[in-house]
Amino acid sequence: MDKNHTASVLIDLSAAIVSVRGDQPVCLTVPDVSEYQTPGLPFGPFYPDRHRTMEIGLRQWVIEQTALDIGYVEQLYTFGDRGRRSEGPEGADNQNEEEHIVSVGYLALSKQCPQPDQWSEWYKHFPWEDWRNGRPNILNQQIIPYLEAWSGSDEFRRHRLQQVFGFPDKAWNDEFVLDRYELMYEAGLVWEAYADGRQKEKISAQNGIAMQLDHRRILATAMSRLRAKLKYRPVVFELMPSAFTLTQVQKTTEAILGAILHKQNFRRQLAKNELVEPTGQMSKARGRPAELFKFKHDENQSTNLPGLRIPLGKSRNF
Amino acid sequence: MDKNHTASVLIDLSAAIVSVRGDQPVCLTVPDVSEYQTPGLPFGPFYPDRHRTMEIGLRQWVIEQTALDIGYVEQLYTFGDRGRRSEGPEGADNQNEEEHIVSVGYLALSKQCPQPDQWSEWYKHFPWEDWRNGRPNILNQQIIPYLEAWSGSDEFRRHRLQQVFGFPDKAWNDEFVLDRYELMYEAGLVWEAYADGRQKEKISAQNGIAMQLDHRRILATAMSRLRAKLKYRPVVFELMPSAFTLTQVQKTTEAILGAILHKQNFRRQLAKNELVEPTGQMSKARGRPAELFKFKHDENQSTNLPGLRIPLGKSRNF
DNA sequence: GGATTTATACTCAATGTGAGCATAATAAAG
DNA sequence: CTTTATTATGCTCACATTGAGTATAAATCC
Repeated sequence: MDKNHTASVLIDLSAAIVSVRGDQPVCLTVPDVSEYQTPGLPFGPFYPDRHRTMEIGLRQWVIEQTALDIGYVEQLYTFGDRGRRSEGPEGADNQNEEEHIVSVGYLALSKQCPQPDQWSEWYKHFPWEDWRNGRPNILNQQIIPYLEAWSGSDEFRRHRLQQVFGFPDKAWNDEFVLDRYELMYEAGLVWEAYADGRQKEKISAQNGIAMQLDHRRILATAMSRLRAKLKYRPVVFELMPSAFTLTQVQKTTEAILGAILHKQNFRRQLAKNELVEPTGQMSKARGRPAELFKFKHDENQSTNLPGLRIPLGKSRNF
Repeated sequence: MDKNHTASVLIDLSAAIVSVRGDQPVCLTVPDVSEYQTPGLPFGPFYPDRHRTMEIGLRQWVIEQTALDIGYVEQLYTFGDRGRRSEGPEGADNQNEEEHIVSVGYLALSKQCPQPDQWSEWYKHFPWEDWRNGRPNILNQQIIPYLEAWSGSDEFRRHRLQQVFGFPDKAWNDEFVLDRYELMYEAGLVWEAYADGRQKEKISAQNGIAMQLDHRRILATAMSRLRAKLKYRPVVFELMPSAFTLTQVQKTTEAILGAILHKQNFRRQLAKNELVEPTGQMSKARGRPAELFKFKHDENQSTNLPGLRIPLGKSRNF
């Protein structure tokens, strides 16, 4: 059947497997293979014969290939336009018979991250997203000037610039990671735009480390989703060990949000929502020892729990 | 290649195309074909050769087949386990060569809904989700007693019952449409569970009108997503005509949420967020005439706008 | 022992929210 | 033409939440 032939595709499951190492959110990557030395997200094919659902299929190859214990898994988005890669200037189309691929992106959270060299820090790929030490320099020094030139007098472009980058007079919104990346892609400000043939010349500035195919876009989607979810579901605890101090929870939250939070108010929220309970033990470190807590609903699904409202503060406009 | 053969699938794009008729949210359905007379959602294949992205493909066949103007489109979820249908007791497997289908669900919003017979009211499929006239009788008379018996002394089941149905002593959460449907499915309380072979006997009670395959699940996903989105993005206006009264906005919101809102507080939110602006004209109906408004950001994307916080009230526990 | 570091308790003003009363402007009823 | 029903809109007020800070406690480092 001709119809069936043109409609048949392969399914790739790509995963942004996220963990936190120290005070840096990290993401599992696979070694670079192309001439451009860009890392990529782990992915594997979905075999509908073997696995009843895609999530089962995903968990299967993650266990097989990484031996990781991923608890929380969430589907992000399905991209049907990965064909981009064949439009790029990098050479001939290598796929036989123009086999199409649909990629389903997943977000997974892992408490541990062994083998440090395989985990890549979020903010090396997105340096403009980490505001913990104030407004990142790269914004004023590179990104914003370029984007302003790009938008020119185009009313729509200027409006988007204001919406997603908060330039010139709106607040920065930490959830717009994907929107910002896509705007930069459109403006030819990231390497992937060059690889996909959207712009002819390789950009001079290094706006974060690029990734293979649309993997940086998937990571951006994961970051957006995780930052948003953190605010209404207690997913942080999927990244915490079984016992932790309240400061550790806060540091992990801050790492993901890329922003500093008010300590006392953060703890007030944790207390009000009754998400943690004391273990009785104390941590030993520098300074006054902190009480060790554990997540109250560890046995249950963390889905549909009250969630932790994050005290974001008012003056987020630097 | 054997590997490629088992991994190759067909992509179906299924759409929950939602509109509001009077005070009822409705959803475009296609006539029933099976012996069970169950309606289904419109769907069509995705041809990766023809359409660059899946959203383009979706818009294409919606335009071709329904001549509808859908503005807002959002991807919901990708289901790889539609194969359920072949497990059912309804007879032999009809698909030649066991061709697998992955279905990508979409939510679309339409301002108009012509041809009334093709649009099906949400709450005929989900009668327990409409709380505008108080707690629906079907809950206490059928669903809850059955679910309580089903959970028995199983701690996990009782916990889920409390979480998603608020029984016995938690508040009803209007966003848990999908969770409630899935719980009822698992408990064998909806017709689809019978069709899929999860339970042997056809259920006696009619817990809402069933749909084909997993379409009611997709509709539940759409309802959950829309109810949630309404609270932080101004998507209601995708369902409103170009000029409207504030009461019309409220009635539409209430229809989707399945709950009654406090009038004055609802308007306070609209005013504060500056989402509407007066047209100068007045509506003529019974009672005092209301001012006609229009959406302030009609030309722009309604994505990433401040959004309208909905005054939900406190005593939502009947 | 004093400086440093971290934890935790408590306060307070500003804002947001739920709930309600009061009043205005129209059409329909008598 | 007055009353009544109906819808729209203005306003208040108590209460909860939040942002931002001060004060104090308990440990380590030197």
